[in-house]
Amino acid sequence: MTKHAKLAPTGCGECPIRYRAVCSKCDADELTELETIKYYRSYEAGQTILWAGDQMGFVGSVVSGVATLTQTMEDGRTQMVGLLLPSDFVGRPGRDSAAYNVVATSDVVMCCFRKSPFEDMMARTPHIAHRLLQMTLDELDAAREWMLVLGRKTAREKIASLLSIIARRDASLSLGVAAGRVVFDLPLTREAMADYLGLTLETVSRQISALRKDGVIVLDGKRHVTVPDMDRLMDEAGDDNDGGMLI
Amino acid sequence: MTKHAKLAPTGCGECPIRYRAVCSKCDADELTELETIKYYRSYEAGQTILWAGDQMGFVGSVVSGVATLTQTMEDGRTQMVGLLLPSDFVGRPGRDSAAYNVVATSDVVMCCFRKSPFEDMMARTPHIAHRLLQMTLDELDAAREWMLVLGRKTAREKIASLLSIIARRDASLSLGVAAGRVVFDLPLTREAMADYLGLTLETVSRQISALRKDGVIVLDGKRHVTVPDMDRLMDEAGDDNDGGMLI
DNA sequence: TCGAGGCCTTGACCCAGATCAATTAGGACA
DNA sequence: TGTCCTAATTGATCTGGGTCAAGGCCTCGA
Repeated sequence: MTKHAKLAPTGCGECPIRYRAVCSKCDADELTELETIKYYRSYEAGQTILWAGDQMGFVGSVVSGVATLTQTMEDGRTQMVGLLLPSDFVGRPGRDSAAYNVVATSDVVMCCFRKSPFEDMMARTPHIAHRLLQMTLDELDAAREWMLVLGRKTAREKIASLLSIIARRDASLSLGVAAGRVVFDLPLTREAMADYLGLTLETVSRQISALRKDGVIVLDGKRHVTVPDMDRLMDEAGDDNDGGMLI
Repeated sequence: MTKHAKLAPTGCGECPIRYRAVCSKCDADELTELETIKYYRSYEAGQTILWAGDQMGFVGSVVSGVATLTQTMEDGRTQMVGLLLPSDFVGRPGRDSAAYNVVATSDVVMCCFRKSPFEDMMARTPHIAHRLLQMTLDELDAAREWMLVLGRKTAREKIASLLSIIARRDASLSLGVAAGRVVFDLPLTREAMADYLGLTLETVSRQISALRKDGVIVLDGKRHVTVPDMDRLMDEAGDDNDGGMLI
């Protein structure tokens, strides 16, 4: 149960998501107030952070790791509806039960705020409310792009789309970029990718193999991916490739 | 070009969406200020309100009629990513070009606010910012439910889901409800439904016929629908039918 | 060193929904 | 009353991705 838990940041000053999370616009006083209602919490890979329908006593931000938001039908069909990366926000002010399952895909550290003090503070603090609006609008855009992927793309295009989303994100965090070449690790199992894309895991596996055979990606093991030519990958994804800049 | 345009409301006092739109929490003074930057505009059925990529000088609310938000790939595949009903908000503060095509599906009246004065006012007026956050969170929830439909439901379930969304909305506006019986007009062509659901129009047509043959719906003409048993329809949609109340 | 259990890959076959192609229904207008 | 036009239906056929099944390849623990 308790492995060596990743160290949580000790305060907002050293926080890795200080300038991207809900609190990014807060001034020193506001941060001080936030510190009084916040606490850190760690989850291991595979652990469920919240079950749909649960009462939730907190809202919060992902500090490190990756989590997923999923929806399930009675017969077990499941669809991922959100991919939570560091700085992403969990929970909805004004709602007290979780709408989706939230599952840690890797080890995750969350910065949690007790719900009702946070709501009070948000009502008084436009910096927080405004940033949350921005983030929610960004999520809505992402959800809409994803709807095009789910509704209209072929299996191969779906995989290429997912890879290019992950590649672009990692590139924006300035990991392995060099002359159009991008290197990253997949943070998802084949099954999770299938749930993301509305496919079966077999189809995911086949299409990844096909992209590898065609030289669009290079695999080292099952998770480590090199994209030799980002433009080629974007082409495969079927996206308007009109020079959408990294970042 | 100019048929007899539907009369726009003359002021916020008589506005049919006064208590549901972005302005719903505004007090009298705030409304007075809004009136100085707003104007009405009408569009005919079929007309494009905004093209993706266009500069947009306004944001605004749908007052009456139905419009769609769609995304298109170079080869013409299109996916609807939003269905705009009266009181829904169009445009994103802080962004100056449209991200999607916005098309009037029926005759539409919009209440438009000049963009930069609206942004200024929003920065000063928590009532507006807060309501916009609420509405955006609702849209995000709707988008996520839609993702489950697109990714994991069968064609028949997709159609049933769409019908029950429309039926529930109309029921909440208290049109023809009586003892589980709901009556409404489809605001979309078969093609628009296909774009909503990630299907072809032929499949839409076939599945509607199938639901009719099976007695799940009764059709009068091509657009007028009666649902004899709402629970039955919800079953067909594959949704958790644990008493989700109308509204 | 071996076995167990996850994860992943690959093959063979099948079917829901796409595609291609008529045909019909319902207005609008002359 | 016919004729044109667009939306919708229906049929025949094809195919991308699902389903079922059999291994392969790790890592971990004994």
